[in-house]
Amino acid sequence: MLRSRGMRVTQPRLAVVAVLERARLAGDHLTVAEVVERTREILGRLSTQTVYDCLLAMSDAGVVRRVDLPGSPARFETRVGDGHHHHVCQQCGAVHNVDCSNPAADCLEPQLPTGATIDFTEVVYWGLCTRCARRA
Amino acid sequence: MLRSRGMRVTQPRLAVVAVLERARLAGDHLTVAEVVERTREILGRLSTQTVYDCLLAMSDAGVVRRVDLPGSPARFETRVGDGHHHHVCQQCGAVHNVDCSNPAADCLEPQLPTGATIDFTEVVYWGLCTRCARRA
DNA sequence: CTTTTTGCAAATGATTTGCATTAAC
DNA sequence: GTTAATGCAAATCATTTGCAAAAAG
Repeated sequence: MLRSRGMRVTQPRLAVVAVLERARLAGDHLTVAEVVERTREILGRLSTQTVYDCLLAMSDAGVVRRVDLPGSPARFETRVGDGHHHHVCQQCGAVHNVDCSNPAADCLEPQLPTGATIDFTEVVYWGLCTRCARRA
Repeated sequence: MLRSRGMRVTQPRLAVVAVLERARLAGDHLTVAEVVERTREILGRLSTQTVYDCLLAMSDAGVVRRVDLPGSPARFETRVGDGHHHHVCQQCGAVHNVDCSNPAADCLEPQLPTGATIDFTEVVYWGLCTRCARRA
């Protein structure tokens, strides 16, 4: 996965990918701090900056996707290329994946400035997660 | 506009609103630093923290809308309540308003977790602005 | 005259940068 | 052996916090 993209295969990179893959199964979107924490459980020692480097390199290579949500540091996930969106709980901050029947978001019929182009569309749904909605 | 929302009317607040209203006509989305700069042209002296305070208070009161876009500090605009979206140029970073025929984004048919709710939807279109697209 | 807002300083927190050391190829 | 990745320290940038002084109602 890394080598095929012309990236050197290093212990930190392998471990970071492993951590993100494991989080993917749980539906988690990890912050850099969380990735550092979990990767250290695998490797022992590891610098925060190396994790930044890994995530940056892998974002550029399209191996991971960076998700920026206001109010929290950047999060990373290995689900890439499927154009899925995110639901953020306004109460507890939980982030969940949202699949769309119409992932292109073309149905929104955006009235763009003449000549402007769209590469991709990011949609964030703000509301309450299952748990917080139940309590409200 | 401020008093009707139970907010005290102060010189800094009036000036900040004036700056944002002027920017609105030009379609600009100003960062805090830009608001500070332009408000100082009106008031002379003004602290950065006061502008933060003003913008926070007005965001809470629903007078202004805060727009968070990855890669740049928070931006503010007085267009609120109309659920419009934004187009961000990947080349030059320019932000433009995008009206939608279907502003609710309901047509996306999001597959939410059971019981989760949506308060509002934010859509960001990433691509090239008119000028950058022409040059490409 | 009471409460909110302002201004200043300092703290915080995420992220970036520079450079020597180390590891991958 | 070259080149790229790592580790560490320091810098940067946006934003928040605490508190005394000033202004609004």
